[in-house]
Amino acid sequence: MSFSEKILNWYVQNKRQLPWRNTTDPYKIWLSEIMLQQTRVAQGIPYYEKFVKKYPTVQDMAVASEQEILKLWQGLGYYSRARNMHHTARKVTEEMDGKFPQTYEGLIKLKGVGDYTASAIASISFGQLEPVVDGNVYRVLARYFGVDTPINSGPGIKYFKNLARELMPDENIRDYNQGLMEFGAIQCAPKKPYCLHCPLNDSCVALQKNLIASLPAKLKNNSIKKRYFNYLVPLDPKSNTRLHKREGKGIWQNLYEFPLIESPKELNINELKELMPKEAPFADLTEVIAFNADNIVHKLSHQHLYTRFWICRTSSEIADGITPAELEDYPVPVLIADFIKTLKISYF
DNA sequence: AAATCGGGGTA
DNA sequence: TACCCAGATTT
Repeated sequence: MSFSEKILNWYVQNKRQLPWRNTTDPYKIWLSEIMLQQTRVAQGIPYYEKFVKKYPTVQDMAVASEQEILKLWQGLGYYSRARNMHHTARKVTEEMDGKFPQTYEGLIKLKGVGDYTASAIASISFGQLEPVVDGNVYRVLARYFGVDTPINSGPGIKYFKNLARELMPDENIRDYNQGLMEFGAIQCAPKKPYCLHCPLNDSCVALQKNLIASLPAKLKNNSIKKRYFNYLVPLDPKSNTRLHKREGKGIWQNLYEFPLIESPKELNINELKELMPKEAPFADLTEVIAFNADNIVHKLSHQHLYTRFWICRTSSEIADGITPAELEDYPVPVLIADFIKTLKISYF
């Protein structure tokens, strides 16, 4: 039995029932693929359900505001995905008659759609013979064929894509591609794969050479930067406050947060007061107190955010302030959402 | 080619 | 703690 036949047989026996498995609607396949980029299926499912319900078609997504999209995306991370997705929804609706391109070449031109996603939509939605190579596929192929070329190197990316193309069957590409990824996720798992009853265990190079734990090979970059965030949380007599939109480059673009002072090191209250703006809403402070005694460490992939929230009470009303209820309307990072939750329990 | 972009699950 | 997740984009 060929490699692809074994994968297809395994898939028939082991496939999960997932919400995007019973459609070939390119909008829904596209939506699911964008959401699942660097994201576990289990984490993506509730978001997929929310989005399909609120935006049943690409036109529905196109007419929504970016802020609305980001709010629904809140907590899923990698927010550029949401911004690019929204941009593409408008592009498809306004310039492509609401129809997604039906080929890899057309799909990959869309913002937020790279090699993997273009291949996935082309094959799963349109049945085009294109191989998908995601993290799961890298792992399965590296182990089964005993390839130690780093999967995140230029040569590795090219090698595994070519290998995947040679292996794919000339029919059932929809099930084969999804089956190969599913096989990697469930059977050939990163840690403790189930080699004992694996349909490929009679011919897996990594298993024979005891290389399961060391494959796939990956070049790693270990630079984690520390940053110190001081959030100033203005609170007027009505418990109104203020949020700012994060602009420019960097994390959390177009999400909202409290006024922020970033410093090269941790600040005590006196150092903080020196740096605080004197204009509204901080013109007439009655009290500044640290909400959290110890830093909250919010960990992202490449940076750790040492964060303190400072409650800044003012005697006069904040102009254009945000009420506690209105705080819920803004897309915010999880760090801010968690703080707001605690603030509401202890202050409002 | 290397860095950046989130948040959560798993051992 | 370290690694990984149905990767893409920017530098």
